[in-house]
Amino acid sequence: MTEKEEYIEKVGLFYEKYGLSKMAGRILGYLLSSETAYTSFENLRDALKASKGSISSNVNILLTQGLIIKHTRSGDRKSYYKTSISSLENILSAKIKSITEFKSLFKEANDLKEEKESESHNDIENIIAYYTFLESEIPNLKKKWDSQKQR
Amino acid sequence: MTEKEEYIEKVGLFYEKYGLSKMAGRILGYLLSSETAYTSFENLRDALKASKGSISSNVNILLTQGLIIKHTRSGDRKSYYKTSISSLENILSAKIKSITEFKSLFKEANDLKEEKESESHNDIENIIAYYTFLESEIPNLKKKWDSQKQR
DNA sequence: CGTTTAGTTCAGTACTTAATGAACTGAATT
DNA sequence: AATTCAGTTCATTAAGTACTGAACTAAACG
Repeated sequence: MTEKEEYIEKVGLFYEKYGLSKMAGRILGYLLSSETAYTSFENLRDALKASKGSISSNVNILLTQGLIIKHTRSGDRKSYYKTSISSLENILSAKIKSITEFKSLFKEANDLKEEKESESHNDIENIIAYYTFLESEIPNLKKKWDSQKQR
Repeated sequence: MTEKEEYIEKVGLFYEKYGLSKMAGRILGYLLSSETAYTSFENLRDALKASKGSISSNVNILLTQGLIIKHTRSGDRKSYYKTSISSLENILSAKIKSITEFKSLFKEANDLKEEKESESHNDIENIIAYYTFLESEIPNLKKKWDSQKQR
């Protein structure tokens, strides 16, 4: 197993751990470590030794998630793919989205409670406030980074 | 299905989506929406209509992840559980940890590349720098929140 | 316009993961 | 010391998910 193949497998397992399919992770790993700008469908199939069906469905999962970009040109029936740099930059924003979901679950729990002055009610109220604060602060971080990079 | 049961199921599905088991999510949902401070094992079993084995293993998963706390007292063989407020407050930090993992995968991809001056190499270099910046900034947010709360 | 080629869809299968239920451990009760 | 009860462990079963391969669709080629 080459170093690159080991790397691809590692990204596969990383992805699997986070609830996505291993094959989707492998594709991402291949594209991340690829020297060439664009990689063809056929290329992925050969490199990852997977069926057309599996490549097809997993490429489409990655496209839906915005993690990769598809490129085509007229006069060529093949499709080419590469990682989407901007989406990789926005992974944190995606994480924040899950915090928003968490926050609304907490809110809902508190709304269900009869006793609004209980200790647990107040504790959760506190966490909701903290997450609201975080949500308002995260965009500022991105701004700070962009201006810092400008210079 | 009562409102509370619907809520518990929703947390279960949320958890499943994020790669944990549905039952673990249900337990967390039950504890989050519980009026009482502590909930017994038996109570969970009755409310969630699950086997002892399933409750046992899922409670232990949540304990390992630090999302819930176990409480016992001598002279009582039962165990009681409640959500861990501090760990819920630290969910963002946990998310950041996954960003660190992502960053090291990017680093590794770039290290594997022969051509260090390519466009994709520079793009990923950029993202690594951004994530490094984020990691250094996140702790400041927590500090800012704590001092803001103090007043 | 028939053939070739690229990618999709989907049924079948293999694999993985979670839940059950029963046997077991160990602590509390009598 | 024997019994009862709370929770764990683990083999079996059930459910869910991903991969393959073959049939299909659609676009390019000659």
